[in-house]
Amino acid sequence: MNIGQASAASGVSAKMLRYYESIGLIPRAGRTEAGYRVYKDRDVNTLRFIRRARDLGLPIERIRLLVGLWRDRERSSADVKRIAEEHVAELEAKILELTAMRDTLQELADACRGDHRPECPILRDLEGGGGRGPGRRQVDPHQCASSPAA
Amino acid sequence: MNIGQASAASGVSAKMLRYYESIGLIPRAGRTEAGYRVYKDRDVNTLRFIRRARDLGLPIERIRLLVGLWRDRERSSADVKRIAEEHVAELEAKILELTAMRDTLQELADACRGDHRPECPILRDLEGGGGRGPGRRQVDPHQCASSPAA
DNA sequence: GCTTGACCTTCCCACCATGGGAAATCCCAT
DNA sequence: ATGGGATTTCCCATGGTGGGAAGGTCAAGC
Repeated sequence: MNIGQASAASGVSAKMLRYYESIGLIPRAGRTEAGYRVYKDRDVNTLRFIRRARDLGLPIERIRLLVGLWRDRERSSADVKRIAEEHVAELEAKILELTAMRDTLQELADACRGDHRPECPILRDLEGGGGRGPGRRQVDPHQCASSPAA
Repeated sequence: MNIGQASAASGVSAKMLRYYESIGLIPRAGRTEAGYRVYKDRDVNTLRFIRRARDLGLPIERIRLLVGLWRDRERSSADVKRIAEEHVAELEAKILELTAMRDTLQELADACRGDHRPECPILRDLEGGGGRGPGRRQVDPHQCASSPAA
């Protein structure tokens, strides 16, 4: 199997196959006389494993550990579980961060009329911000056009 | 005000100040005879605006648009709102993506005993995966150590 | 005035994972 | 033999940030 076939069979792009090899995530593939990489079914299994792990958002370094454990018949599932849970915690943190951003921005957008006039709570908040959530900052509602000080 | 003071006053690192200038997000700062950048209060206002926008996860290019609108007294709030909503949609998409990853991985971790033995549903899933959610793949529970084909 | 330390300048490198593209070579089918 | 597709290596870009080197500048203390 050459790189194109291994790519199609594993769902990992040829570009990434070369990259993974270059960083040592996968061993150096065998070569034909002409220098073409040669893959075996076994390699494709590994690549599929890697691709699924990437689909779960796992960073390369963690995948490196998982592949090592996968190959290790003496592993303890506790090690695998720990890696998974670390990643769950990071995903969770990221989710909370993004959710907070989304909520704040959604509230601001909801408060914005979205018409032809310039008055805009979103800009007012970015300009003056400090607090959080609705009422993140008290602003005189009659204050006009929220533009930078000239 | 030199770059260090502007940085402290705005919450934007000196490094980023230079970067924002280099990409034209902020205009080229004035210079002293020795070449030191000089900032005014007005510049700090802009920088604070930018930092708050970054805190909401807005990418530079969108911030560029927002700063333009902020300065434009003829703007319509609809333009601002549209930009905000686009970003909310992107945040939402990312949140859903990460949440799906987290849920899948959490389920797998929950199913893993996490003991000294090698048997591990997480590795089994990565190895064999295909479906989604619990029972993403039917695997004989008596199957043993889920290791790569040798 | 001179030293010292804190600050500033520009420039390059690194991250992380991925894609794009160029130039050269190779394989296979016609 | 020729042409088109696949492959090779190498460099560049992304986005936003930090690190650090090499050198110039400023201000305070002596």
